[in-house]
Amino acid sequence: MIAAEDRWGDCSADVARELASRLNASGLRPTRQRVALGELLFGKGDRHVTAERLFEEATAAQMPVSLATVYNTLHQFTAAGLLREIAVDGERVYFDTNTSEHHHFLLEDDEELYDIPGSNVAVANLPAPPAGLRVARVDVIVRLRRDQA
Amino acid sequence: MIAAEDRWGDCSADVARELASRLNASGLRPTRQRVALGELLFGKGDRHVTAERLFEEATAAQMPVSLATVYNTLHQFTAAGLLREIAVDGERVYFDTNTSEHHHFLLEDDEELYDIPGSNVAVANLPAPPAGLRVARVDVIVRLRRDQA
DNA sequence: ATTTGTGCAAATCGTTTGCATCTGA
DNA sequence: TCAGATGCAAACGATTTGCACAAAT
Repeated sequence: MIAAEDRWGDCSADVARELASRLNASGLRPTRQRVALGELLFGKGDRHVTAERLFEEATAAQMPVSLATVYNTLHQFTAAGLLREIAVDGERVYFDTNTSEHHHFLLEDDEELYDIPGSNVAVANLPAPPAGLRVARVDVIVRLRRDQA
Repeated sequence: MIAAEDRWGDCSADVARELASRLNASGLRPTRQRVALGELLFGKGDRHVTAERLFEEATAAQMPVSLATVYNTLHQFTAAGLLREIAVDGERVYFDTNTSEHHHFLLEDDEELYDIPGSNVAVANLPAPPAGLRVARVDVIVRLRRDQA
């Protein structure tokens, strides 16, 4: 169900190569900042980042990028199918490096998102959409709270 | 599954009475603006409103309320269990007058929310939450797009 | 009389945009 | 070369906040 070939490995050379070809395919030049951000995003497994956090990471990693470019890049990557956008609350938007069909745990206390493991979660008894409409996507967010005990 | 007695009827006298008692129960004074907003919200079946839209409605209906009060009221009602908050995209927050367990269709084209009818929609194969955490709520949003045909 | 709520306008926060400057093919 | 990218700072839209005034109990 989850396409393994759709993810990024751990080898950063592979990451860079794959990224460059994906960017080219979308008509996006593999510029310094796009490649740098791509490495942060895809360099170490699945991630859920906000623009602000990615910006901090880039800055900390001596990759000078402007916040505007981080936003641009995240949106361009999303349009290119490299990222998936997730709105969890009215505040911030998360970008998920795992673009395959899957759902999320939201840790309400620290506003952190996690993929739901063993991704065979399914939505049952979904009525057919009204005429003229098709299902674009189904988002399931399981909100978790600390056990008060 | 859906508790019918948990909703508001059509009779505005009942609505007002019920609202007043619910407000009292939450330690909220039934002020002019809270009652007025409550009537708009609960007067005609289940609704999904944004603060901005409710503000416009109140203004149009000759109920002078400030936007700040609309926000305050929506949050207080939510805390009192009269409303449920739904974040659908990173932009706006919707408040749902139906507080029972149910899920939503999101019409992406016009950013409108609808309850999924025949609400026996269920999420299957959900793994147990990590230790120390409990499921606070499960949100399912089915994104619908116009059929391109 | 005291407490609680309201309204306004200014402040905040995440995000976007305009525009001059740079850069990669 | 020159379309396309970047960076900065100003603009934005939704939401919140501070504080003086008004209304409920």
